[in-house]
Amino acid sequence: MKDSGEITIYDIAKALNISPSTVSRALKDNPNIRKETKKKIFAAARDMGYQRNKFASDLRQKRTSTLGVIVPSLNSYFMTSVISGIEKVTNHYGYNLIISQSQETVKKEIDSVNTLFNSRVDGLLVSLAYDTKSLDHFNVLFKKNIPVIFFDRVSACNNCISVIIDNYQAGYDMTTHLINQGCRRIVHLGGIQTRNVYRDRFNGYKQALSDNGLPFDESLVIIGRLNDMVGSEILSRILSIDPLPDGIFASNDTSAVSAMCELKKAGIRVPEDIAIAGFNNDPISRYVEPDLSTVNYPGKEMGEIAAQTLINKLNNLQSTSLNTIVLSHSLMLRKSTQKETKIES
Amino acid sequence: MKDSGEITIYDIAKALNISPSTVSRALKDNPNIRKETKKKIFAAARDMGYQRNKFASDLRQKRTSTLGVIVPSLNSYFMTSVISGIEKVTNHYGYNLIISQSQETVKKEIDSVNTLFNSRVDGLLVSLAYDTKSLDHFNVLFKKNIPVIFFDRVSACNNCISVIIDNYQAGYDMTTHLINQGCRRIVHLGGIQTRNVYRDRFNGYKQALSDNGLPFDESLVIIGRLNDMVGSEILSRILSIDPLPDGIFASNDTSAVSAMCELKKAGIRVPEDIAIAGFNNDPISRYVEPDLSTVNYPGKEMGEIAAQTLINKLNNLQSTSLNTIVLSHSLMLRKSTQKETKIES
DNA sequence: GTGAAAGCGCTAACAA
DNA sequence: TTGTTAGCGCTTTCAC
Repeated sequence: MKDSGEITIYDIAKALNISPSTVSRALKDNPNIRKETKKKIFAAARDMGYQRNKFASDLRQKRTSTLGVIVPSLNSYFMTSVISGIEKVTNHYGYNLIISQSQETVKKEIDSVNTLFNSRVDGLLVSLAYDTKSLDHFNVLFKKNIPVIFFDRVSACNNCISVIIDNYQAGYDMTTHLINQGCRRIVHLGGIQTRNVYRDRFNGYKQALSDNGLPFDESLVIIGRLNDMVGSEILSRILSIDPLPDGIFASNDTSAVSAMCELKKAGIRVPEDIAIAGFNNDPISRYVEPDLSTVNYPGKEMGEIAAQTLINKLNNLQSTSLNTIVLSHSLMLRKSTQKETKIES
Repeated sequence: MKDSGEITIYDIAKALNISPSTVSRALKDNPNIRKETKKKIFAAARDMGYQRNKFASDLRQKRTSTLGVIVPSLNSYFMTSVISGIEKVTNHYGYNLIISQSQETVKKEIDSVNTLFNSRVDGLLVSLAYDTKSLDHFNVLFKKNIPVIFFDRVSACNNCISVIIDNYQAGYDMTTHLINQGCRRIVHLGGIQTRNVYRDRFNGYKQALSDNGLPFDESLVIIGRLNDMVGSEILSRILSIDPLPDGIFASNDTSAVSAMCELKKAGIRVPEDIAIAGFNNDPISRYVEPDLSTVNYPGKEMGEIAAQTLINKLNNLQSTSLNTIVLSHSLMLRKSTQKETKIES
């Protein structure tokens, strides 16, 4: 449905009285075309308003220079940082990006995989939906050797690479910090236990308790869809705990903030009565009062590394034995956990 | 670089002893193919694992079924809502989406336009970068009759459609609310005046002052890149105003929240000393204390309508005289502006 | 209702 | 260093 007045390499060839293949080669900067010839061709291409036809080229080369990205939701600072990182690298290598959201459901994730597969992406970058358990829907890609890189929300997989942080250690570190601040009854606000990030953070929490001689108390554990949890729901769960807890380690910042809001409304002091720690270092953590202690991890770098790894794999530059890349995290300690007068260094 | 073991319509044709054209027609549900034939073909396609080759088809039809989206940044609740709306509609019509971020600079916006143009998108949905003034970089699309729809951040343009809210009215409404709450010296925290959204909100502010017999005072106006403005910067600007203002109308929530944080740290009470209103109804507005009055507007619907309009245009279903679609907004009145005992209805 | 054949624009053997 | 040629897989006109 477009103007058919497109300029092709044939037009250029005709105008310069050379062959289309020479034009094609020159435009790809093929080394064995004479410099003068190239110059002429580039000039003509510019003057005639030539635009490469990606589809003809894709068709011929059986590749699309397009990568797919599936994320649970774009709506978090972390995810948009990751996307920026991915974009930065893929732009640099001339790949296009098709981004799609699974809206945290495996159902939409399956749709996205199929859509992207049908779009013939060369490779895929994926952070799994909340309730994804099996990776069967990726088989269609595996069968055709289309590489898949998982990041952040990953799942055990032989023939794919994962980019993550050490969620276990991060959970351990933050829980230890709460304990050091004097917390003895720490609530854990966690996500579904089939999802690596939530399971690992929870395990880190348990280990920290144990290493510090504190009992693990099932009644202090609240598991649910963290982003949908209404604060009031969390509040009533917490208030029903007797005696009241003195700390909360939440697996993300939105639930931590939501809990903080409600607790304050209920007249509970943060951190004096209950200290609160989150996870992600979302900007919101800096704006609530008291500002929220949280775990920082490098979204943009994660995106860059995931994308670079995928591109390496497409070019067969990636060692086949690579399975997991772990990035480092750090604690952002702020007022919401500062029970002692002076803050830890 | 992929398995060449792809099944084509030729394979199906051979298997069923019919012609490729019949297969092609059947798969597109062409009405003048006999039902039995179709059934056979569909069955074979399924059994043989046929997958349509989008590129061959695109090449042939000179269209791509891909739409481009350019946004300043994905990192806001509003933008991700818009994207969700766009995705919903485009998925439904079988279009792919390439999303790109201009990172709020016209330089990257130009890059994005060119990249998407070279990817031969069928059409484009755009929200302009902070400092975009001219639309010249879109000419390459206009020339080829590739339709462009602008949303939210728009610019006057004859041959394209804009989807917006009435920012002038919204600015007017919110300022009037502040005045009704007793504010007399209202600071305006605004963005660049060449960008419609900021200019219109500012003009609404001025008109509301004037309609309520309040003087317009240039020294109460702070203009800058709202998302980058550090709170401390805003604070020192505000503290330097003498006498101190008693209200702030900010053109977005992040700057409002940032200002609120700093003011509180400086010992200024919100809303008693200074009332604060934002714009966007970002989730953060509900979590700060006091919660922030703001202007709500429908991101998801804006995305849906923009996408639908674009698709209609691609199918020549859109009246050519349509130029602007205006959606409605509403005030979310919360504690940050509640100076009186009882809140307005 | 179905088939034959041409060609979308590009690339890559192979040849020269 | 450049040209010739044969497709990539699909759609569509025209013919039957």
